[in-house]
Amino acid sequence: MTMTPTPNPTPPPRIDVRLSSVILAVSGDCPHVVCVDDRGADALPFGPLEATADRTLELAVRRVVREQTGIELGYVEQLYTFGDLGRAPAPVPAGRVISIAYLALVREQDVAAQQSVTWRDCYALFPWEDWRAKRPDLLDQQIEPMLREWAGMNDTRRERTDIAFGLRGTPWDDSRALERYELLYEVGLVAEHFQDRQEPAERNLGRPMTLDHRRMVATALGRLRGKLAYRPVVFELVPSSFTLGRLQEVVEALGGRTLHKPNFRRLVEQSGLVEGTGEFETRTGGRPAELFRFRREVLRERPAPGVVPPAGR
Amino acid sequence: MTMTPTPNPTPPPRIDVRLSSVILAVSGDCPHVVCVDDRGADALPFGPLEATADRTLELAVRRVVREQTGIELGYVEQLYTFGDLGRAPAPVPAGRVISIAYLALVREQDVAAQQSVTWRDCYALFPWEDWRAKRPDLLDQQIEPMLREWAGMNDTRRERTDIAFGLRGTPWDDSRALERYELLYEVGLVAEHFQDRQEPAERNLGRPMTLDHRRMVATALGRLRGKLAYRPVVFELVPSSFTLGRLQEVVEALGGRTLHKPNFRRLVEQSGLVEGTGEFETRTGGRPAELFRFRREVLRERPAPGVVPPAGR
DNA sequence: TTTAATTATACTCATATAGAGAATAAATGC
DNA sequence: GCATTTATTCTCTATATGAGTATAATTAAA
Repeated sequence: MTMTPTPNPTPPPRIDVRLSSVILAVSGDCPHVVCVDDRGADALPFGPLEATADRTLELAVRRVVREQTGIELGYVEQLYTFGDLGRAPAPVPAGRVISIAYLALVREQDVAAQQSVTWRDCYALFPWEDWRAKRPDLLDQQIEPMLREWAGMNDTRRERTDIAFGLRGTPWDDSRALERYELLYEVGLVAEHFQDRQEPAERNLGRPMTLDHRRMVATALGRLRGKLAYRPVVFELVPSSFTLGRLQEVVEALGGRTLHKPNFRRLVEQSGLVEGTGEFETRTGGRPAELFRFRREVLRERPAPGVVPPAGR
Repeated sequence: MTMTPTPNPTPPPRIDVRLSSVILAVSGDCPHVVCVDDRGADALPFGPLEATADRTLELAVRRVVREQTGIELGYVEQLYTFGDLGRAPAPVPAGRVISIAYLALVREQDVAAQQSVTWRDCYALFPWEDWRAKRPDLLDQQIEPMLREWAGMNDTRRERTDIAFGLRGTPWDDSRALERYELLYEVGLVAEHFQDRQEPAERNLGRPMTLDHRRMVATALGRLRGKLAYRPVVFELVPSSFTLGRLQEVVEALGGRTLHKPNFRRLVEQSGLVEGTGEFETRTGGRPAELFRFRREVLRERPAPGVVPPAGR
């Protein structure tokens, strides 16, 4: 409480540490992410890390999210720590912002409707990531031509664009969502490229967010897609009892790709991930589907229980 | 330069942000990690993050490592951000320390001998992780009995110990190195458990390090082991030209497991990861081995080019 | 100079997994 | 009762994996 002069003649520029969360749920057939309002723009829930308040970072994240949105998180994992300079428009806070980003998975139905939070469709943010209906048109029409122009004859750039966007014979890899977003940022196809330079947005693919928040969502999406293959994370997104059809729909929503139904069933059943409950769901139309539950014991049985086959070698 | 009174009546406790690096190489048949001396104890190279000095965190890491050890890093990836309270002995800096940890892979022969750095054998740190010769005795003799006692009839604890250490029929999973170290810390089998409580170490498995640095190495080892299956990271650890025997030796060193030689060869060759150079190495004893090089183009051909088969489902 | 030891490389075979499609089952709406 | 819808089961093929065995090209020893 005393007003002391700083002992330090040149107080160093501040480093702000904040916690940001990508809170994901699948409702219907779309993955959604929680956004809060930041002066009219979409932002992820975030708050400052306090020096002594929480024993672990994860507890701090839970508190920040609870306080800002009222949501009580279940599954939480650390995603990545961002701290580049120049990823914020000019009236930057003096010094540097470090954002420790977390991924949280929730069941949308479990989350009570909250004050001032919006669920935003992930594929509104990244329309080029949803291949379920078909390969998105904007890849051929807008993205590829620009990428090719940008890469030119530069081998490093060509390799990057080929691998990220599956060009020239390279297969499309779901889990490279971050690489794709970063490339679009560099090339100048997303609004944040211009925001950060305080220029009017010439091109504007997908719905933008404040600062580097869309980058964090891209990180989350890529990480989650990769993880589906070797950890039973989908079960964090469905109720305790579900049909295999629903499980598949959720996996497809996350992966942005459709799967062969009989093969999905075979994989999930024979991997020991689920067991039938003997109960059935009577939905409109069609044969009733059996309800299944997640078998936690599978964790003891197999080292890498996933719900999609690992990407081909 | 002016001495101004702090505008803030209660200056908040500080948060220190530092960058730590797990620098890994394989020499002979052992993975080694770079340590610096911290008052007689082993520490990872680390330094403070400066607010405005480096554009990206990765550049900051490279600078910190260069300044502290003289090593010029090649492959670098962000590992994890640590910030728990109470993972440091009592004269803690007022407030909180956030460590952003990075994993760097180097070819030991490329690294000029540096002032005051020590290469430490990873399996001196984690003797329970090396299964190459045989399942380590200390698992049966010391670890399992203590874990069983600690878990007792508690289902959550039993599940954790079973999965981490492959107990009661669960298979041993290489990549759970962090979970194992964390469990040993909780149970009180490693020296850091006692250091952090300022008690004399009753039990002391493996070589300890300062603060939570051994935890960071465990994180690195686990992450790297997992990554071998789907990214061609081993090639960061061998010279540009190598025999398949050497490649296998490096993979085995990292994984802590031996592999079937003909199968390893088949996997690596048919995955398109390498191509023969037509040159041969004449080593002492045995038939001369062909020298191979890494085929960078493989990145364009397959989504997940790894050097060990993914863990069974 | 054969012989043994050593390391590299090639081949074999059973089994598991993945991808794709066809066939059957159990409901609903007309 | 019949078309429609969704669930579930089956089949077939190609490829990947795990575990052996056999052969090749060296060096060191007898």
